Amino acid sequence: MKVPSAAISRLVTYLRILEELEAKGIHRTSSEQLAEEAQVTAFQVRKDLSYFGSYGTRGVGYTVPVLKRELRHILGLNRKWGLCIVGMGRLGSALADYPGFGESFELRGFFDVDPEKVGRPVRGGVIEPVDLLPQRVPGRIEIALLTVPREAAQEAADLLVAAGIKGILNFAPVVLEVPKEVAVENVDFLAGLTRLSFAILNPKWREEMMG
Amino acid sequence: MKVPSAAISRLVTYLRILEELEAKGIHRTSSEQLAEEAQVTAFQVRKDLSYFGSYGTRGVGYTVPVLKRELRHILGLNRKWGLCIVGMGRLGSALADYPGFGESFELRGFFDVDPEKVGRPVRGGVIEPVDLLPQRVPGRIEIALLTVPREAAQEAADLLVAAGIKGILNFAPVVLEVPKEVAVENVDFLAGLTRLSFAILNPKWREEMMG
DNA sequence: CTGTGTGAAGCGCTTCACAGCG
DNA sequence: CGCTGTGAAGCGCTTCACACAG
Repeated sequence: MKVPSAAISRLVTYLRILEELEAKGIHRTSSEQLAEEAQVTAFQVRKDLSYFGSYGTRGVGYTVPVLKRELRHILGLNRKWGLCIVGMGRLGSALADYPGFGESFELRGFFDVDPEKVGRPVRGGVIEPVDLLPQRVPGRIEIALLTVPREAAQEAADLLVAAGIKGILNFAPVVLEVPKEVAVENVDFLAGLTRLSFAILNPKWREEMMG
Repeated sequence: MKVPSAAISRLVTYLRILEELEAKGIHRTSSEQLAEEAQVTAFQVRKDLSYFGSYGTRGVGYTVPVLKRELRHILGLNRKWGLCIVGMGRLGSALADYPGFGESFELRGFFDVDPEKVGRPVRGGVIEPVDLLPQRVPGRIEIALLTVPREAAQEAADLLVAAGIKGILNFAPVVLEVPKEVAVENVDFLAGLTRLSFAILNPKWREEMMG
């Protein structure tokens, strides 16, 4: 069966909702309730889950902790993943301070080319030169947060790929070229801003979009 | 004609590529070249553009400055948009320092509920209490960067909507409820991280995704 | 009788082949 | 003759209706 990749990102949302329900002490839920919280249809929720298995009880619904565990399993969040930050400028430093990576992700490396920055302590470690990537990545770090300037992004990505990285969260406004085994997700702020097209798009075309 | 919203985000990429070409002194380009840089097909490039008009010359290609101007026009980037940051924690402060908003976006407001933070100067202004949103937004601020904790996000969004905001870049891991006229784009880090599903997804399902 | 799980229909985005214009 | 612009085909995601299990 072919799984739509959009379904995966919705799974993440469902998982978050389940965690909120659990925190509220709610033990049982339904596709209807999950749908409302996630702002999708109940059909969509059930279909998304059905790609991976049957986790509910007909006539009853879903047990919150059970579905939560299954989703964590599916999403690969039942283990710890190592992260590193490449580029310790403003954004990289802010991310190093970010407390919200959760229990499935751990910052394990901080890299920069600038000798001025190398050696500086950051929360959870010390900034190291990018030359050390090949020693630091294998077996320890799976995902990189790439927060270097646009011009340096492709070169840094090449280093990461050579070091054996599995995925890159790219904050730079470029389309990176990497082997297809390496996953890249673009999270550029400006791209995000302009994805707010409904708000800023030339009015001449706005209604055609909305239609 | 109905415009796929995915086409819009690609337009942003094409625009960035055109700016790079212009910086390199290249005056003429083709759907082929744009496609290669954007990592899509030339068919896709031409179709995306065709939703909005005809900007090239058959048998020749596209003139870089012309297409650039047209794309800026379509995307509504030929004017200045006012931004504000709501929630001046680590992420909000990092964004306030972010130099890359370009000429179409200008930070015009910084808000927080914490009286400790109110009054503190930041690059380009001073932190104000959220109560002032209704006075500050109308006619000056169209888009908000929402960087408050998850629990506070919906309430802050309600304030912004009441103040007349047009779009919200939501950095909190929640699905916001807003009127449909207000555009919301979710840019939560963890959502981004887990969108790297190809890298972390349970191997049991990975190949079904890739297929 | 209730709410899940799913094959099939519907629909929108992408791909394509080629018409059209310079 | 070259490259754009586009109607139509192809394909994948979403929606739906209903069978089915509890």
